[in-house]
Amino acid sequence: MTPAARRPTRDRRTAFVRRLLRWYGHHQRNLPWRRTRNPYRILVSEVMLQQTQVSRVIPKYREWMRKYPSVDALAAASVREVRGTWYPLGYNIRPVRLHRIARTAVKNYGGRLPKSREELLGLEGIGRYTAGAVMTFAYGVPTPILDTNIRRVLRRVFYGDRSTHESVLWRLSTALLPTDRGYDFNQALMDFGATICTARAPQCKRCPMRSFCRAYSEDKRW
DNA sequence: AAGCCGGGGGA
DNA sequence: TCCCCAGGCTT
Repeated sequence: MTPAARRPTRDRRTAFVRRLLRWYGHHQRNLPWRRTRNPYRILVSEVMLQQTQVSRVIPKYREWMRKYPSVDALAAASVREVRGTWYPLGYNIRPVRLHRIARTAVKNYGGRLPKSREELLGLEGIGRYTAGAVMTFAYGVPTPILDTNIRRVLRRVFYGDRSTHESVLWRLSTALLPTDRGYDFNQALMDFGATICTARAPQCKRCPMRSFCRAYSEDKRW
């Protein structure tokens, strides 16, 4: 096992968390779905955001909420109409599954979304990421998540941007998560990946992790 | 672990 | 053109 593949030291992890939360305090993005804890709204935003950029989701999220402001409203609509509203976000199975989830919620959960991670995972269209996001952002239960942004950030900072098994990154995401600030931490990780530790041309000059980032120390081109 | 599922925006 | 994007599901 190479040194870089070892579990990051505690010092490194705590420094990362502290600096990330401080950075987030000043640079967080202002996004519509951060102004609510309504599970339905959170779920819709997370499903829309699956493999889809924030900038494209924002206007569609607003339109969707005007048309389908609640689980009941969505369940009452036809699949055909719902699919039409979705266009052109892509991955068009997503609105169908969302619609099915709404009808299931009305039928089995009294119009509410399930509250446990396991139940959420049982719904088609909700995987490990989305279940964790709903738990953290809607129910306030700190739950680790791993998306494109977080995957890239953790890889670079702790493993020098080399290929890293998913299971390792999930464990790290779990180990880092501060239980008293789960919401901010998970949001911060994604903001950080989307604006500083970007896929192309990362903003290392403005990065608070630069002093201990493995990718930066191993390749100073950035 | 890999392939597939859309569609738009940026370099 | 190619790459990337707040993933999930099936093989």
